[in-house]
Amino acid sequence: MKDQSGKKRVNLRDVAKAAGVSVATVSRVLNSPEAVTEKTRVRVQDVIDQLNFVPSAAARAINSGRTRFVGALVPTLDNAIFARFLASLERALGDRQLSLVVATTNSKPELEAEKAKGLLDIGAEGLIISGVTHSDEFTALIERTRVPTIATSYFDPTYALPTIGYDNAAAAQTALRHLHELGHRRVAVVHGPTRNNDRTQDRITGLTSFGQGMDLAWFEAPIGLHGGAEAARAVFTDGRATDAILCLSDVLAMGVQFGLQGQGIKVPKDVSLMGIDDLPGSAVSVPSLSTVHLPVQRMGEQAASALADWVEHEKRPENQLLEAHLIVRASTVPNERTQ
Amino acid sequence: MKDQSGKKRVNLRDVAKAAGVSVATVSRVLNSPEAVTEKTRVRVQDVIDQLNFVPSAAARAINSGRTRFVGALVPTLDNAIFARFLASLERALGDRQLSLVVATTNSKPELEAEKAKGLLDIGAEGLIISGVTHSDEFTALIERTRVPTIATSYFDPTYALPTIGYDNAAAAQTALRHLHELGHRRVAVVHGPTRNNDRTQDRITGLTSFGQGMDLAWFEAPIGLHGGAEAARAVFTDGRATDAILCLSDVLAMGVQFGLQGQGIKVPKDVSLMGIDDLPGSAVSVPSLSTVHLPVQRMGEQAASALADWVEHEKRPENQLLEAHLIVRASTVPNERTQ
DNA sequence: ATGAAAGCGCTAACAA
DNA sequence: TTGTTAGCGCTTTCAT
Repeated sequence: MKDQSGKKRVNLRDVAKAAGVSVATVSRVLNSPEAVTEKTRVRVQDVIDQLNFVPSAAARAINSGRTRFVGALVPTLDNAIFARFLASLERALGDRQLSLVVATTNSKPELEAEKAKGLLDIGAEGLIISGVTHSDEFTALIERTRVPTIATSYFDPTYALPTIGYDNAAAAQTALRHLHELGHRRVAVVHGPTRNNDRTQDRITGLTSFGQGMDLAWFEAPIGLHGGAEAARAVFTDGRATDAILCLSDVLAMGVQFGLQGQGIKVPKDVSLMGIDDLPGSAVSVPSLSTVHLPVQRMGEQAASALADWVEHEKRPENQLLEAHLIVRASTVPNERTQ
Repeated sequence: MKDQSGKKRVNLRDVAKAAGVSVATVSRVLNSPEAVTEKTRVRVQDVIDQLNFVPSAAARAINSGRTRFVGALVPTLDNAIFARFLASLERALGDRQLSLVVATTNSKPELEAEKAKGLLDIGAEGLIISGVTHSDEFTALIERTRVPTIATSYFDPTYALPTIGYDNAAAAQTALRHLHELGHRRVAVVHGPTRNNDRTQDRITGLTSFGQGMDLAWFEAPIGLHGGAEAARAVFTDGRATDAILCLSDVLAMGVQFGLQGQGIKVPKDVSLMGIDDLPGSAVSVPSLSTVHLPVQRMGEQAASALADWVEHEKRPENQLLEAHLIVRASTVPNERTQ
């Protein structure tokens, strides 16, 4: 005996009827079982199982005002760093019975605003976004709807929304300091597009204000192995001497590594190379990549629990600064000239 | 002015009142504008814009039975091949006004069943899954609920559910044939876990039945650069001669490449290397990776439109075989011994 | 072309 | 503890 084929979905009333109780009682065993006698609770639960009853989320939402899902707006899924963040976020939200709807923005503010509106229209109870630079339209939307929204990958206690992330400028400086300590002075910095990307901008600012007599040259490239490989070529075609290459993301660094290999330039013998992110693959590449670890996994967990609290208990979360730390591997060595 | 701050969301009744019409009329301008006089339609629409009214998705769902979202169950987000698929899927679904809820299963059938149930409970109108091997519980769930479900990354017209994907066995054979034609006979095959992964199993079967006097040795490794690097070590520690290494996924191949570099073994001079997937990075690695292109982007588009049609017009889609094709790059060269 | 009114499946007062 | 009942915001007959 399965359930009635051909007929429509079982509802509360069906269960109530079959169990010989009122709909309210059924609703109770669902939402506050402690308010129901052990005896009836068991009986009703039996019927529920029997009939394979599943409460309609829509009907629930319409009454409780809760849809139990939140949206995440990320620039892309094509960068492993976001994929890792989302995986962790999804897991942590799931623990709190929240679903995750993912939307990608391609780092386009208009697209972000549009997708955010779409998410809100379909009932997202909260939003996770990247960084603090957004279109006016988007900002107005968040302000107007007052939807719980957390900005990630960025830390800025002065921002209008709570931020949970790391200090991008400091992370970049950590990397540069490492190179400085190794005696490198002439550093090529390879970074992704700065337009609409405050994380990258911040890292650049951090580098610029580092001082210490560093001689920096800048190269912008599209994020991805390909972009990195191109950049590697650019670095060594303008004929300038370079002690080290600092990539503002690990994918870029791996791309640069490939680009250098293609030119017969050896890392770390001819040039030191480092990244920022610490992707799983970075430890495996040859040579293994020195980098700055960005705690995206923890960021996912923290953002999930903060957003859940906000959504459920109206508890606006505190800003959270997550520590990024240096990871020294094989791609960076002391500068021989300065030994 | 903006909308009323402090008060709750604007609803149909508010609009009706403000426009001096009935709620039915407002509903009409929303859902069948042609059934309303130009004049009233304009007036109502004005009020809607003015009040910034957005129909409640939940209330809509409760009436129409449509939630306008579907779920995708993927093994992981950590493999770029799935991230690419999802990105394409999300885009294509968005074009059809459908949202995407992503759930990861870690290739665990129990988790898949659990998450699928969760998705259905919250109202998913359709499901995208990977492969055709699933737990009985999952299968029963799909059968019972009759929820439109499409299996991807796999092609099998005999399967109970429509499949949209490629022929994994053939793809693997395409790769092996390429190696064979280059004169390689002793081939080490590096693959991911076969447990609960029919795509991998199929590829292995394809290889096994290839014949042609190929001498195959098998190495299982966890998917990822790290797994590949480990496998590279294993391949050359058992002292057996190897002409080429065939990896059943590109990440594994790149990992192997790193592993070989670590051992001072040169690709393609000492050994040819090839993958399957064709990730964006595969063209950039040094040497660039010969592989078999898997059309995941098109798969995302096709799956999206097929699922949308099924969900909206009850049109069960046909099975679709997408072509995988060989991409020859620098990592494979003729076997010198057999020249 | 428009409106009145009956639900959709559920939750939450309020009563008993 | 349990039941009755009034909505939630919308769609959809059925009248007019």
